[in-house]
Amino acid sequence: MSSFRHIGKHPNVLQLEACKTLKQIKQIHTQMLINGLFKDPKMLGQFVSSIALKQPNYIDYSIQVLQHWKRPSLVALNSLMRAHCLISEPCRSFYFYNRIVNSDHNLRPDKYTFTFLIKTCSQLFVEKTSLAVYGCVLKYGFDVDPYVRSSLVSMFAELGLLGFSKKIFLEMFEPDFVTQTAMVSAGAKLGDLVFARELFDRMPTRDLATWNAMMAGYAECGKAREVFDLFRLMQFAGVKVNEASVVLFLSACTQLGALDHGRWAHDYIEECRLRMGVALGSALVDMYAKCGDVDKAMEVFWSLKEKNVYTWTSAMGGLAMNGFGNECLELFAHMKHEGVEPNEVTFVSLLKGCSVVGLVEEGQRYFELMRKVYGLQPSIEHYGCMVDLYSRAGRLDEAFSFINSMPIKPHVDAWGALLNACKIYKNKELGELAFKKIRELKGNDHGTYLLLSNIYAETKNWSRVENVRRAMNAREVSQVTKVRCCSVIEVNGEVHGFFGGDKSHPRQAEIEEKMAEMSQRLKLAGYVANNNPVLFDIEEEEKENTACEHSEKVAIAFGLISLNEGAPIRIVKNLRVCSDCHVVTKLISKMFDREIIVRDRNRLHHFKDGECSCNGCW
DNA sequence: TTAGGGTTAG
Repeated sequence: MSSFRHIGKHPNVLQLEACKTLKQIKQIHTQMLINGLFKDPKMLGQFVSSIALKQPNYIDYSIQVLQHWKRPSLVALNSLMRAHCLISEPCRSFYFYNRIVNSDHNLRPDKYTFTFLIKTCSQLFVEKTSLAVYGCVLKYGFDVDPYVRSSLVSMFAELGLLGFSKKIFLEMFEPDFVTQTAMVSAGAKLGDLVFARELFDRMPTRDLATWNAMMAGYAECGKAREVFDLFRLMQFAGVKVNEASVVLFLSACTQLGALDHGRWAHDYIEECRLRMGVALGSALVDMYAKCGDVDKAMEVFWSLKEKNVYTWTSAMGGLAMNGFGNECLELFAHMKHEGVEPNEVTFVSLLKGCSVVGLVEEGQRYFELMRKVYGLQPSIEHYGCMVDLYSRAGRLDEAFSFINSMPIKPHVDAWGALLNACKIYKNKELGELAFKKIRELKGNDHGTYLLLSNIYAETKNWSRVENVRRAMNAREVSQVTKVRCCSVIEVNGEVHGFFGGDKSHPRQAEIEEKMAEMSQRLKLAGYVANNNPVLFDIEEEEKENTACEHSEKVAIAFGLISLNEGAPIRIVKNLRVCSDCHVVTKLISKMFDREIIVRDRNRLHHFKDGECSCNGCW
């Protein structure tokens, strides 16, 4: 008998945990009833918590069982709260919390109750309730429990309340490494990377989750190089990486357009036989697509055994970014056929797909579909896509009336899309209006002034160009909001960044020599640099050195001198490609017989044989 | 018999 107690769980409970179907669970339940096991009230608690823990998808059955039980135990109710967090139905866990606090048999919430209740609040993203729960924690005195504190640190991080997380953490006497990891994650994700890194460096014990938390913070804040460094350090420290680490490594590759690093990660996944789950698969598809290798992205996509809405949306977004709008729409049809439910993000990708190939009517249809058929409320992002759709297609009046009919206040990007289109389609009146609206929303933004100036220049309205220029100088616009242009290129597994006007690269002399050759050959080909001093572009005011100054041109020159003959040049740029660079890159692709792939803020441009895949509309 | 930290798409 004593040995039986040591085994812990009753054999029927063990059987219960191994069940695959509801039918099997019911059979075991019946057997337990026949065996009279439920005469012991603890056994009913064990039944409920076992299902909650091991079979959360069949939680409703254990709730049915619970209904016949007048006095459920605290453990059973706690377990049910946990189960509902597990199956992402956190709302229902409040019901069990209420049963505990309003019970007629003197139940009192314990530290377990609060960890589950805190988890519930994290999932529901409810600030007021979370603060109320924190109040209850203090009232019941569970703020001394390390598990409860640890959960609170995470909950406040989830809500974006870093101050609360820090306060709770710093008040702890000796936080253990799990709580420290939660704090590293909170600090890093909410932008306090210095605090997070200091804590990370000071930690006497770290495990895989700690490393991943720090890397996730860097990835979230766009610090891709730091992700690479940490990944290397991690391997150097002998920590075995897992799927999450590689997902983060891949997201860094995607940010930088570092295809070689990404390919290495792909080989590494296969070598280490990491499980290709939905997160890893989606990250891989996203990486290949955003690095400009759509064929490989789709090859990986179709080879994946597990796909979810993230995977499909990544592939659709990748196709759209690379200009394959029709293929994006086809993939959406395929996804529906597979029974995968689209979400808001899927529709962003879909509308972008319509936009890149000018499918205005289809876009309108999908925009309606998302509301009427899928019950999804369009966000500012979808409205922005619609404005972009009309604008790119040259239907500026429709874009304008669409903005005016929006039920939510149009944001800067919506007006920005219209302003950009006004430049392409040389519409001065609407351009002025869009400019005015952007100024109201954003203040004196450098790029916006440049676009307006360009619209005047395109319509040969030189006096107005001068006015804009004067206004810019008077208001010191360029000093405040000018974003420094940067282009990144990966060569032999090393990532090189070039800033506009920066001449600090160790191979600067060779780069300049190649750029001189580029200029020479461009001239011979009949290209005249766009030296019009009044025509600005998005990144530089000074046009004298247009053909040489912009960062992507420097990156292209570097690519030409350092990559193998015939290897494609892949560049990622933080701003949009200006029209002059676009012309130059087309010519270079032909003259040097090189495929050049440039990812700008908006999309990918595949330059080959003097043509670009965007067909001049971006 | 129930606890806390780390992963993907805009």
